[in-house]
Amino acid sequence: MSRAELAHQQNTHLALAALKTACANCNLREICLPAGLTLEELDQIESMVKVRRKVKRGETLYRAGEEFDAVYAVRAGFFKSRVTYEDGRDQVIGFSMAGEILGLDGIGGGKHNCDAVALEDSDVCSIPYAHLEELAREVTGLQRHLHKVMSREIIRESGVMMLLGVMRAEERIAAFLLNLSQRLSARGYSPLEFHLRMTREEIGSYLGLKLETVSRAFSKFHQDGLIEVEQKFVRIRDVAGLKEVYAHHVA
Amino acid sequence: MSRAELAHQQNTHLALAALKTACANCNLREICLPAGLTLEELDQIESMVKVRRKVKRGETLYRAGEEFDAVYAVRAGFFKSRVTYEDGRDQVIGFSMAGEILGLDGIGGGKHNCDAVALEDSDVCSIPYAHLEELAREVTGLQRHLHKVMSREIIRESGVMMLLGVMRAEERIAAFLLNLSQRLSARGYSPLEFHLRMTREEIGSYLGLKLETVSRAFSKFHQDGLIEVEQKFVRIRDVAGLKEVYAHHVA
DNA sequence: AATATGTTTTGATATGGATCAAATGGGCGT
DNA sequence: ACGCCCATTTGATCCATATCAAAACATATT
Repeated sequence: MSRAELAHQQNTHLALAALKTACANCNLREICLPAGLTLEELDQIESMVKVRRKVKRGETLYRAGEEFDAVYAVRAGFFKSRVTYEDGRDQVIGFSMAGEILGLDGIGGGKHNCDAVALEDSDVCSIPYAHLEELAREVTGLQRHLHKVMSREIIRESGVMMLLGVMRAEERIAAFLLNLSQRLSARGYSPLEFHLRMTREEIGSYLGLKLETVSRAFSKFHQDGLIEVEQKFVRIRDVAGLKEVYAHHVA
Repeated sequence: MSRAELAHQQNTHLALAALKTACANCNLREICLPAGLTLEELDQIESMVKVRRKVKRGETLYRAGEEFDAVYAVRAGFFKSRVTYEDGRDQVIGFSMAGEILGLDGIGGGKHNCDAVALEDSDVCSIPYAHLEELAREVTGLQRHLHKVMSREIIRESGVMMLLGVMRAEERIAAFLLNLSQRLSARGYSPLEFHLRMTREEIGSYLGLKLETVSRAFSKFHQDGLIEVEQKFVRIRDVAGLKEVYAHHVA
């Protein structure tokens, strides 16, 4: 390597170190951004991600009713999204992990529609919507990606409607575990062993069940040799068996 | 009016007659399209709406798995969206009426994710997605509108998750009737008297209930003087009372 | 380390809505 | 107009999950 090349590499290295928040260097890029962007486009996108923000466990990233001006990419950590009713009843409507986008529901009405609560100390990139809108007009790949992300959220929710509308308790919980497993796997974590970030009650709220029902299902799955559970730790011992819990249903 | 003006008006009139499908002349414009478009922009949008299509009652506009290439604006009629599971169980995940957009869930994966079935003879405008994407880049108002429509669909679905996850049977049905009422009202129809386009079974499927439960709730509401029902015809007699069915819940 | 607080498990019992069943009523095709 | 099929209503019974309760356990606080 020539001295010039070496110097260049060192500069680049320094620049990258300074920019460690930047998209080009982010290991979540493949999940969070469209593939096939040019370096120049990546540059533009980086310039859009103005702020990184830390949210401590238990704190909210945003609350229902607050003015919407940005969507958020989860860089690290774990969130639940929670809707509260007029009468005080609430429901968890989703869990978000690294690489996923939060806050899309705010676009429609200009204000957030749910609370996003960190279930562990978390780290997000804040993406001002006005900027995102503008850039989506210039970078076709980004426009399409944004549409995809929104569309996938619509599909995700219709999947949850299915859970809630037609599945019985154990089916819902098996589906929930397999879904977590699959998402962790896509992020390079073990699909078979993981820590739940949420309580039984939060799982229950998401699945339209009471916490006792969740607990009993876990115990049942354990008895049947499908999983091991110890508090928040889960090991899946029999993926196929877990799938059968809901696929083998006799309609 | 001068002869020239008259001639011009007649030409315009002819053009409009020929173009009676066009957006500028569509009485659903306010629901379907963003407000404040210039005439020129409206022109561009009209050019995008290539095909109108009639769908007879019972027929599908699209089916899950089919290639996605367009979204649809319902011009007249009524649709249900239905997802079918591997094991044959299915669920209605939404009902769509005039002015509403169908098929947004297809953007994410390039293929449709549910079946759209006409519940009465219907009429839709087909909007090729490639064209929509392109035009959204040029017409800012359209881009924002598209985002809004998608975002509102996300919010709508999280409302249904709430129905399914936390409400009891009668609450779901009261909420369902009030939602229909409100949407019909926004379209200039009576909010207090309407014909249901779907069966009790389809309502039940949407609400995660059995048809018998829907029927019983209707009878109960009738007894309590909240509604009148006769087959598909519904008259709401006590809006406040219907709201209380779910708002008055003691948490 | 001790105490307080929140989470999870497990058991006993209650209940809302599902299921099964049967009768009635409408709408559609011939 | 007739007959058949499908949708709806209503009743009786059952069962999955909620509710109530209490103990075990984990985590945070002093």
